[in-house]
Amino acid sequence: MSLTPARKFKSSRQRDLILQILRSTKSHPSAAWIFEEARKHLPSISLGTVYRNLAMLKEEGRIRELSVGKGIGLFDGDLRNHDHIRCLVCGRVEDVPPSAQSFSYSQVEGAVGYRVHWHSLEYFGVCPGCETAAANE
Amino acid sequence: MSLTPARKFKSSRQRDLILQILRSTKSHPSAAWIFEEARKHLPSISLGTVYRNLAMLKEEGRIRELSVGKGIGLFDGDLRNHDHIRCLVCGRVEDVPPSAQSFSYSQVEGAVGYRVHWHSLEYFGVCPGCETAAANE
DNA sequence: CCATAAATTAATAACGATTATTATTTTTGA
DNA sequence: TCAAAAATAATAATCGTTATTAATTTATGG
Ligand SMILES: [Mn+2]
Ligand SMILES: [Mn+2]
Ligand SMILES: [Zn+2]
Ligand SMILES: [Zn+2]
Repeated sequence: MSLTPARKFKSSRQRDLILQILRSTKSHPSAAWIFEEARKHLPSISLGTVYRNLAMLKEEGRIRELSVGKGIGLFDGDLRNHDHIRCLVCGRVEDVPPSAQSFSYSQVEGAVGYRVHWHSLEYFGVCPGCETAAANE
Repeated sequence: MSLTPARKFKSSRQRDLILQILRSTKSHPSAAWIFEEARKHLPSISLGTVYRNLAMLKEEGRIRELSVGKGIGLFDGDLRNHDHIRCLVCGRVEDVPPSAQSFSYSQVEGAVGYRVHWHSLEYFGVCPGCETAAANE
């Protein structure tokens, strides 16, 4: 999965807190949101520390960063295999059960010559709330 | 596909050129790269104009913007249905023939309640060049 | 054609998310 | 307990992108 040999990190109160926050939500928060949550418990924490620790946790494979869209970075504490859908109107991101069919990496490898490590499947649509709002407009 | 009613744009030399540049490459260039190409033909063009026209062309559905990764915006003049793969080492993006399997939007809609409009499938791996370089290191 | 209104442009400033810098504090392990 | 290494808070810097505005270009219809 990772392309570089493992690094060993010193533990820190800040990183433990960030991981706990990410694990305790079903949403896919941004660094700014995590920062606001974190300072409720560690008022002196800084935004730079949040970014740095998110990168470390990602490197350790303890969290994931979504590759949905081109906007701000969104993080996911749920390591189970699943896909995502984003609402084109309000931007909300939700989990989607992983697609049943298996992806043929070897077929892709044969077609393009790359060694395939993983894939990302994202859906784009309109959430129930925005669908209703559009109907009532 | 689009969620807002069509707008009508006045034509412009700049937008025609940008579209031509995008159609004449098999790569997936950034706004900055397109800007450099464009100023070879229209030396007075500005980067802001490139960004604005890329947004317009996207809105018209005459080009696509990749949703690969969270980095800078990459554009694609090829409207045919296809997927993409990105090299985890050098960042190169290439086309992948569309996956044979059909995605069941109705199944996703049933699971999450969203109305699904489209999806994006991206692979991540290592390109032949980087694979060779790693072997020789 | 020409006049007029509307859209587009070039130049540049502003913005926002992220990363880098640095002096200080915390962690680790001998 | 102590010194080296790593992490932190504060803050500056970076970078891709968007907004602003006066000047230019385009559409159109008389
Ligand atoms: Mn998720
Ligand atoms: Mn493509
Ligand atoms: Zn919505
Ligand atoms: Zn490569």
